Amino acid sequence: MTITMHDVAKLAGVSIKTVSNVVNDYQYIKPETRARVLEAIESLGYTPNLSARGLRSGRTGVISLIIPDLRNAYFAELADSVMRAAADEGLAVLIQQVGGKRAAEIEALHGPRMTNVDGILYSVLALDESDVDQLVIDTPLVLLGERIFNGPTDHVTMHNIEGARAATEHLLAQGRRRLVAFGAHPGEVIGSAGLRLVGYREALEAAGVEFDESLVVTVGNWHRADGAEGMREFLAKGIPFDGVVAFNDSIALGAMRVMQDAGIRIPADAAVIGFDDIDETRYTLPSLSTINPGRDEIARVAVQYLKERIAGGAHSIPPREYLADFELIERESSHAGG
Amino acid sequence: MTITMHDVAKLAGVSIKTVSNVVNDYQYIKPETRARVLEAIESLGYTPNLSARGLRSGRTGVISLIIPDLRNAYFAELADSVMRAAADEGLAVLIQQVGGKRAAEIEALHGPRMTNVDGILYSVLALDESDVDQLVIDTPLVLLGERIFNGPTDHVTMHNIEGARAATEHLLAQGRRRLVAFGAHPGEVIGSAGLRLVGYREALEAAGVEFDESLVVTVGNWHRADGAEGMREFLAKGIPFDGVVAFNDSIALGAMRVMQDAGIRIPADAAVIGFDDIDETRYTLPSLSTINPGRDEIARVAVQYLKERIAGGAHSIPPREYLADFELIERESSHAGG
DNA sequence: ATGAAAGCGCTAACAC
DNA sequence: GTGTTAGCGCTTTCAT
Repeated sequence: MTITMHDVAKLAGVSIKTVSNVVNDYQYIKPETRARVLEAIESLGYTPNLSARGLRSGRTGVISLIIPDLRNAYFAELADSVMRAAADEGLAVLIQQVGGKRAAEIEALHGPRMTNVDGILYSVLALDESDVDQLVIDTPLVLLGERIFNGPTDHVTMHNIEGARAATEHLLAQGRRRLVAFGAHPGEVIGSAGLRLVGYREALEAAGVEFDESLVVTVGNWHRADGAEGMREFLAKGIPFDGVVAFNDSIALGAMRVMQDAGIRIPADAAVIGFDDIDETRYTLPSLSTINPGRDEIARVAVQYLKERIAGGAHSIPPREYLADFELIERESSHAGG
Repeated sequence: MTITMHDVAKLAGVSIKTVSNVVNDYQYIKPETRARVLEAIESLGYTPNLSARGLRSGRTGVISLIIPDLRNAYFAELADSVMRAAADEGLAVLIQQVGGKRAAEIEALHGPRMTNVDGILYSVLALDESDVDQLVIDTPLVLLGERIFNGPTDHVTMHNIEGARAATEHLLAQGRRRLVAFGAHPGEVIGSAGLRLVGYREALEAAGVEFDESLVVTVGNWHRADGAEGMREFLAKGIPFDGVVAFNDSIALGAMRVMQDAGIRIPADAAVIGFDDIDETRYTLPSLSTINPGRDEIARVAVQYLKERIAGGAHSIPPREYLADFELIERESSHAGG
């Protein structure tokens, strides 16, 4: 029924080992032997059985990408970047959605699926530093995002504080003084929300602008709908403001829509800047200024780190931290004098 | 090093087969035996090796989803729907991006990765009916989308013609008569673009409105940027129009942005309706009317079909066609009298 | 530069 | 109800 190395070996008149050598690009094979084997492979339409290879070698050529949710544009674009980087390294990607639920996030790390992948790229939302121990597993793991620093694994993310600071300074430079910090998570210290709030405060302080607690708006989830709702509630309070530093693009877009409905002109009455540089920010009305977090770089480095761990053993070298460069992208929503 | 069934069997004082029975929920096991085995599994932290299971049983519990590109919101949301449906059936999903390139689309079906998945959900763009033969493979395959009808496999998609017709009729009912068909692919007969153009023409005909070739705008790719460019070129021609039937939401949004820049009020000067009901259409300015293609239903049925094929053999029963219900969603961009 | 043999961890077939 | 045995297709080790 299925064609195995045996069949190829028989047809080519060599041993199964030689076929294996050819398939795995082993160096020292007589060119004519190799040619004969390749011909046999071709004519039989042989493809190696990856389960068998996985069982024998312990490598499947598959890595897992664990994320909250593909409907979130940030993660969809991250997944795209990761899959491209992985494809360049000959790795396939198995995506697991865990929906931002802590139990699911942790469970995904310990299920049987782990025996089927060579390594894990882990970008989740609900974890915190008390869960560090959960990250110590036999499968190589690279952590993405802001939940844990100095953990037991490699960690690749962006310069959050500096990015938020740059975004805030960008609005301050236009003379704006009442800037909403939009998307805060109360009590959070080292998640994206926590770090970005730090950057926001640093920028205010450096500019001599007093921090005003009433301008910090909590937005629990970071989908568009949550941004819309958060802004609706904030506007209802009637607190004056002239700019919004949103902690991601999706909530910025949701908020912009609500602001516009309320007759607020962007950027004339209030400038807006987001975070993530998702595709659609170029085409909204107005287009959205944002911080490009260096997603491609993050994906490339993370896959690279993971590959090294897979080759060398999960705990062969001490954990590394990598912070990708960010870039401020100025568009219409924060156009000076707009 | 790794813990196997043997270890569990030894600890529980049973044979390896009994462990296997417990792991696979075999019915006839003495409750106390099962309990003893489960305890041993727990205390050793045993997880089954999926590569071994895959090799032995021929099933991996993984299905492949082959799509053009996750950056396209439609496919990201489709992937999300598919992963949820698959998770409900205990299946993991390996996503392969093929970028809308025909060679890559075909190759993905014949590579070694196929030996590692139980089945394939296949939603691609460049294939056409001349490629039908490529779909005849041993791995169960369910086709999504509009490229091939009555092919050799199960096929799940939406009512394209009827959906486009409903969208067009919606604008005609407001008295609009100069409707742009936006996103056409010249020469295409049975792709999404071809079918939606048929629906558009049917609606015109039924309303007694003459078809005007100059209102059919070609947009090759269906990303936001392509919609923006297509509309820019169309506006340059100065052809009058009072409505746009866009063949997907992304190009509708790109086009809307360009129209607004040109001073066209939506919907007052021109109404716009899209296709796909991607999340962001609720939050744009104006919000975008659209056709909901029934993505969740498509995903659910497709996974169901695939499961049946996996259980029963790829070619056990004749190929099936399933067309999901669509729904017209009226939002601001086509608000009557707007 | 190539071959022979062992066995990765599991499930299927059959025995008891 | 549970145990025994064989072997899925491959890579690894060792030999030549």
